[in-house]
Amino acid sequence: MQTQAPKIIVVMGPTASGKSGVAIKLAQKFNGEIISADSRQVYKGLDIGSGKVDGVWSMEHGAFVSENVLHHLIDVAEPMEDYNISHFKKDAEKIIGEIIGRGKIPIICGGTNFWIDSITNNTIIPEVAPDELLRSMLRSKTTEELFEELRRLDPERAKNIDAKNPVRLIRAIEICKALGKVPKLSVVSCKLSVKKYDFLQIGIKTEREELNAKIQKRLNERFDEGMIQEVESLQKNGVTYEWLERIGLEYRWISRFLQDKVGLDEMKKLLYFDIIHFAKRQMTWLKRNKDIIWLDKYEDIEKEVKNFL
RNA sequence: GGGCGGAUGGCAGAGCGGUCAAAUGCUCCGCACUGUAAAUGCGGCGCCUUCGGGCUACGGGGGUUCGAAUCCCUCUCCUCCCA
Repeated sequence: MQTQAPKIIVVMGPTASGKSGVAIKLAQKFNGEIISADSRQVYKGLDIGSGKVDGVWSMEHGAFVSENVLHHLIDVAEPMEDYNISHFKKDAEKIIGEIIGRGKIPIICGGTNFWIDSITNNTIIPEVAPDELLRSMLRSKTTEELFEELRRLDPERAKNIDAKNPVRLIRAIEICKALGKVPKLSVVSCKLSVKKYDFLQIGIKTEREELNAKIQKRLNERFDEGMIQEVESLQKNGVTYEWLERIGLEYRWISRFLQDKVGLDEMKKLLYFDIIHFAKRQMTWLKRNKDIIWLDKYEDIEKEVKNFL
């Protein structure tokens, strides 16, 4: 008699597709807890702009509580702090274990698909922490020089890397300096090895036009809720414009506006375009994942989950 | 009514006799993704193509020229200025 692998529900989809709402309903219905997979919602103070659900952080549960549902991995880092996929993977796996231990269903929900995949594919992340000193040294080199250097260090990795992408090249070199070469992504074949978890991957299907309209609507609401003030106060409390610029989208564009680099209307327009492009990039990523079941109606999603459990 | 300046690809906007199917930016379409991933990067964007090219194009019409988005005439529309 084989014991069944614990079941995990994953809710994916582009920004503004309504993931959070679906995840909350599923959690309520099936006794679940949500693990947020959102690289911006991990930061305290990034609330309106990152689209956090309304709720409060509860000491008692050690998690964020919204509509009586526990949300993990929200507000777990200070702005400017380094919280990346490696932290996420470790934290999420620990929390998954805890949720299962409580006899509840883990529901992973978020827009950071790179992070989600690290759980569902059990990606091996090289144990090499960012080396800011090395990075800043490498940044002064041209992309060609970086590529040459990587080719010297690890010809294998150089074969498939995007030779024009400095961020990727620098990271690859960083790994080489620490480990000698970049380890292969995944070695173990899933079919033969015992699967640790059983995933149901749900994608929220949304037509492009409908999604764009939702994005616009949500953006207006966020401005009404005081998103500009949010960024202003973050900055006043010591969060640098440089960091906010890197965080992207609303934080990037509002920072530019606050620095008078762009007018209000222009900023709103360009931000809207950027969000749309972001949604498209998310879809490009999601399209490759053949395990995703794409549904648009909540009732269908609920049915699918019921079946799965 | 008179005068000035304009009219360029989906938009903005360069070009001002050949090297222009036309810079640049945006939109739009597509793609990648090994510790920044809301980040970062790449490709396409008049039509057809056997990938050599071919065709139609810079408001309409006419002209000058070997050659015109670029010069001239004229028509239409627009900005501004004078009445």
